[in-house]
Amino acid sequence: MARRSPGRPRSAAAEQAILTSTMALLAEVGLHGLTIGAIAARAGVGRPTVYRRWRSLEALVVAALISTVRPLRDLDTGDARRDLWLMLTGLTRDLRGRVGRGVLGVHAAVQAHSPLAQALRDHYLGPRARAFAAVVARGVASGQLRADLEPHLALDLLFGPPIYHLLLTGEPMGTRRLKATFAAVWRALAARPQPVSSSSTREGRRSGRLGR
Amino acid sequence: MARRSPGRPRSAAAEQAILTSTMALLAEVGLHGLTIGAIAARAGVGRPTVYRRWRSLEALVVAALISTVRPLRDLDTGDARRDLWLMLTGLTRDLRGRVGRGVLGVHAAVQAHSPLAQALRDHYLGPRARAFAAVVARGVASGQLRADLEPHLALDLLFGPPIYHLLLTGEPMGTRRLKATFAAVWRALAARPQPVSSSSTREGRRSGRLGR
Amino acid sequence: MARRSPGRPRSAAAEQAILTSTMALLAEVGLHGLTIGAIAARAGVGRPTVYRRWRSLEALVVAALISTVRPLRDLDTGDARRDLWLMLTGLTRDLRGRVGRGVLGVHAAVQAHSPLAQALRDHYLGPRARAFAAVVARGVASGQLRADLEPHLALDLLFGPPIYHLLLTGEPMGTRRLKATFAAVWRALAARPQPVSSSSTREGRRSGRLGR
Amino acid sequence: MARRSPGRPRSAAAEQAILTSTMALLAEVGLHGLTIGAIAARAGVGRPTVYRRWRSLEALVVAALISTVRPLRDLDTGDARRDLWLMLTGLTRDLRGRVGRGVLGVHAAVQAHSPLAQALRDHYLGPRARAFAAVVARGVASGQLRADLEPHLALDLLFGPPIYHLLLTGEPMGTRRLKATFAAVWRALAARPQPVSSSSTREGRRSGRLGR
DNA sequence: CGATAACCGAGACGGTACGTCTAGTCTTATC
DNA sequence: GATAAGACTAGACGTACCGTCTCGGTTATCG
Repeated sequence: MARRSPGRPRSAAAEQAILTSTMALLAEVGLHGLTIGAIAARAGVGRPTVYRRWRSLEALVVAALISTVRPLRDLDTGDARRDLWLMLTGLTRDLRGRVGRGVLGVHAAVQAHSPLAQALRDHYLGPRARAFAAVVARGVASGQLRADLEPHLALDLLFGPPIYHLLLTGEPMGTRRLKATFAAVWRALAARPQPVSSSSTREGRRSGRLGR
Repeated sequence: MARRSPGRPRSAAAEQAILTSTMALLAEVGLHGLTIGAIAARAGVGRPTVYRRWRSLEALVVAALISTVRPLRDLDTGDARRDLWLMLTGLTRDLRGRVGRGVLGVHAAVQAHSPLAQALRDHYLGPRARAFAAVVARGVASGQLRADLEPHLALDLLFGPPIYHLLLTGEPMGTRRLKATFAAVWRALAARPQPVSSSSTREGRRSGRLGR
Repeated sequence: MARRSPGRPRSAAAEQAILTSTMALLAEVGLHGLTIGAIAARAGVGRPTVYRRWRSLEALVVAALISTVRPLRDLDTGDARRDLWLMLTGLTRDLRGRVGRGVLGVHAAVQAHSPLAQALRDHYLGPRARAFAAVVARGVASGQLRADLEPHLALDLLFGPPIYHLLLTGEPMGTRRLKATFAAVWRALAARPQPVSSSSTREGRRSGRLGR
Repeated sequence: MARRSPGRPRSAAAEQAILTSTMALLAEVGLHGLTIGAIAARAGVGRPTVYRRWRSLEALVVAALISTVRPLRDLDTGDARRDLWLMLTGLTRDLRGRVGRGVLGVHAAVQAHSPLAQALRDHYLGPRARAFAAVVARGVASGQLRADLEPHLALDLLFGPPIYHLLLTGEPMGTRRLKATFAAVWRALAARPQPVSSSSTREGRRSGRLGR
């Protein structure tokens, strides 16, 4: 059975305060301006208390990001096209916040540090990828998506363009352009030769309803 | 008439040496490990000589990247599919080098600094985008690409997936997967099997209007 | 009750090492060549550890000088003339060393900084002045020195000439000239009516032999 | 005959402006805060123009001091005691000004640099010492001063105490104390055996008359 | 009168030291 | 044994000056 280790147990309150102040400061000053001293001070905690839990600033930021993951509900509307559109808008909504911007930087900065990148993939991206895979699997099963479509390819195609756009322009993709991009991606993912007329009608209707 | 500014002119040799040693160190130690002192030392230059030219490390790195831009020849094989494939493999080849990895980090780190991001877009990405736009215009004109295809949308679709993959996995996309991705993207970009004649007229008009 | 301040206490060893290396470097390179970086390096200490204790190089040098004060023993030979001569030779011996030269520079450099000058007076010069005052008091009591002689006047008269000489020539006063100066000063300090013959003989002999 | 060297001659105006701004800045910011850049800027002159004339800041300061020497008139009142008193008060008056304070620092800072110290002695102190020697010689000749009195010894005795006092306290000696010091020094310098009673009366009278 | 030479201002050059900041570790007394 | 506090070594930061150099241009003497 798991025995309690001796001595004073680590304060859960301190841990939470550190993570919270990390995210707050990440939003305020950006990844570049983050310092462990400032994080500890805002959390009302000594610096060594931070180091005791995370080896480096990067590790702390990764942990803080992971701690903010929301489940990314897979809504299962019964329509693969609609499901994918919802995931895409969910992604862009996340990227719009101040924290969201930082996430990209963390990805880029963390590249070399394999364990951290691994943790980020496992706990931050993994769940999203799994939810995404479920959507794709349902779409393939229902015949809406191409039979040979692999989930990771669909993921790259759907999320790649808006992320690339953000990276280059510094701004999240606007709604109009997002719709155009999605329409094009859908052509690459959808099972073949749907009747042209009905397809175009549905697109117009849907995108009109789904825009924010 | 344009007069020379008074005083000793800045040394072009020093400038070049700084840019060169910046790129060399970026490849060796990565963006995170870059130090203005180390750059200056390797360039055989005093630290103030660096600060005199660039306000910050970020600005210097952006300038160094810009100084390495190669024209990105547009080969014009006469086949739009082949042209696009060549651009895609060119991108991944660039990303494979040690410097290429750093570029992504620079993009992410620089996001907030608008002037730097602007410079990076204008001088590093801009030329590539222009070459890309030319390829797309030719493809549209020849009827191989969809008549309503806009160059920036094609750019996001083609380059977004491999970049996204690199960002997530830390590794450039493998050849096999790159081919699969390209095949899917092509489905989104290619003109349908319509009769060539009618479509080409419309397309020619469009691409003329959309080019920048 | 006096409570200890929290946190790690300052290292007494580091403090001592800094003071020691300050005096060593003062002797080696002079006041002008002193560098906080060099002091810290020789003390095996980080630069901030120096700044944490002293606000400036001047403050550090003053502290280092103070830390080297030796009690300046008042020997009390029973003869006021002999006591004063011993103090004078003690002063010149101190000034002869490499450090001694620096002291003058510190005095001059520190003039404007009242707190530092005050500290120097209180802890470096003060003790010497007190010992000096005791000698004068005994001499007055025994009738060897003028009844109305004030200690600070005696101090200026005795130490002023050799210091002035050092300041002007850069060299401590030679023994021969020191003796002549002392003989003259003694005339100004001694109680009058010594038997003219013996006193004048001794003085005459001395000053005659010692004059240059 | 001495030929004029070819090329554009050095600007006398620039030289004078540099010396003037040196003295002004010495008074404003002190020796420690002096920089060649600031001196050149205030003189409206390029930095190399300063270096062309003086090898170092110290050399410049010495030159600037020398350029301000006033002849130090020897008034020759016919009374040696009065002459000496006038020289003493002349010294203290000089030391009272802001520049005067700096002079001491220059002496101390310059110690090691023999050529500069030599120049300072030759051109700044030398003339004063010569005037002083003349006073002493007259006093000896008239029998007021001791027959065996050497000028340099008299100089040390007269100027040493107030200089020493300034060095220690940072303030010039006050009038009352200056009088007491002078009275004592006079005892050391004056020819001997005046009747005690009359001598003391004279001293009292004199010092009363001589006070400022 | 044109050539030559040393000066002039401005300002960049390679360096060095400054004083501050942050990293990551260590040492207290307290809980 | 974890805690808050705060010191520790190490080293990068961006700035200020140093003393030298390189510009374009000016002002003198000399041929």
